[in-house]
Amino acid sequence: MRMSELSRRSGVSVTTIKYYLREGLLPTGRQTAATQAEYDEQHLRRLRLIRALTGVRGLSVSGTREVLDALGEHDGDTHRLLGLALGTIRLPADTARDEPETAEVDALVKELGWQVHQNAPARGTLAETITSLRSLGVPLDWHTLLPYARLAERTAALDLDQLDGIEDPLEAAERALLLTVLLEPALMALRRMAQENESAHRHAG
Amino acid sequence: MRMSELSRRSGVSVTTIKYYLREGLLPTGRQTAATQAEYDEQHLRRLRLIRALTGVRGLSVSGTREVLDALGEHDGDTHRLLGLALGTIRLPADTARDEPETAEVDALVKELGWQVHQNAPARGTLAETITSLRSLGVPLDWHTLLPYARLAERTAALDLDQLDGIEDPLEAAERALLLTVLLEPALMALRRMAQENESAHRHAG
DNA sequence: TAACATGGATAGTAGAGGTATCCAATTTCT
DNA sequence: AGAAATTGGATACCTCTACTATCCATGTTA
Repeated sequence: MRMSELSRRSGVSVTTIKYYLREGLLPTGRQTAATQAEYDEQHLRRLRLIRALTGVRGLSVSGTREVLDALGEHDGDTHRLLGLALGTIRLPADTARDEPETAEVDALVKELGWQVHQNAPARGTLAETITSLRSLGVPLDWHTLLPYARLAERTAALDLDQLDGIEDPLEAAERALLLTVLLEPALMALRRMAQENESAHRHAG
Repeated sequence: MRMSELSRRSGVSVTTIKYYLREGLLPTGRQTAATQAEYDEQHLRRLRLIRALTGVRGLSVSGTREVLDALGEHDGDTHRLLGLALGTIRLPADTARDEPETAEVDALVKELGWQVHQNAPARGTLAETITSLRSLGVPLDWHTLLPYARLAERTAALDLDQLDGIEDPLEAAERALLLTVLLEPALMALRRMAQENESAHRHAG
């Protein structure tokens, strides 16, 4: 299909598609002539993925590129994709270095008995959150986070269950990415609703 | 204290503090003369809160203002703050209207037996996530989300436990806000780490 | 009282995420 | 076949956000 058809079927304007091509989010089409190119269903799928990551999840264009690159470089080992490639997704928090609370995070991970890469960005996010909340007077330490971590364990188990039965490793990798990244706003939305409900129940009694 | 001291103690530049004053994120100081004003610990605390919301959580300035306004208007009823004020925090997803999947969300909430306001933005976020994932070929429905929702219930219970024993309602409200909003990146980080760990275990066997 | 600091107002800046325009090559219509 | 429309690529421009810099009249301090 041509770019205009790609635009029509994806709902993304031609100029924006050109922008994504420039930014390396979308691979170039197959050139059929000097000024003509052909796109296929893969491009359409990729475009929908881009819109989901930037729109629903609110990822930046550069963040989206990192995710998509990780998906492309993935070597057939879904475990590595989950552990490393998804680790490249920077949460908004992930700019600070030399967080003083890394010891706290180490203690938590040790207590949980988790195997987590030492350089995982998630560690930094966690450390920074602890620092922030403490500076605001919330007495948070790894003991407080432990029950949350146990629930996260069970959430992760659900996530991986969704990947069972997918035989194509590339498809499994993409599914893993979709579930990990796109489900985040949904899980937080569920938490909000659960808080409202729980709060109503506690105040009713 | 003067603005320069506020700046020094908060680590936020004087010009940025002026910007926050202009944007209505920070209340003005007590005027002591025509060109002189006095700030106190409340201002410092507010400033730290602003930096936590914009920095750690990645909230926009207008989003932060909405949150802070909700905190200010809160009438002593923490339940309402949790249910309504926190509902004003727009997740990045929250722009679309007329989502076709609201019926799906209604079914989920009904099955859970939750009391959730019909206009809660979280409903829209959830609906949009379902729509997005389906358009990408992930067969997601409310049955899939049910176990996630059960875990969200328990997370919410932990959240509300943290508020027990705080007698000052304003402090409880602020604590609720901090835990709900600032813990989000941390919970997602825990999920990432748990996924890595779970994936390692499943592939080892 | 001279030097410096302060608060408020206004204008400017950098980066993100697009959008508009131009152009030559190519396709479609008749 | 030839005119008209479309296409892909390059470049310039635009809008919004979150600051940042400068100016200035008024205060404070040595």
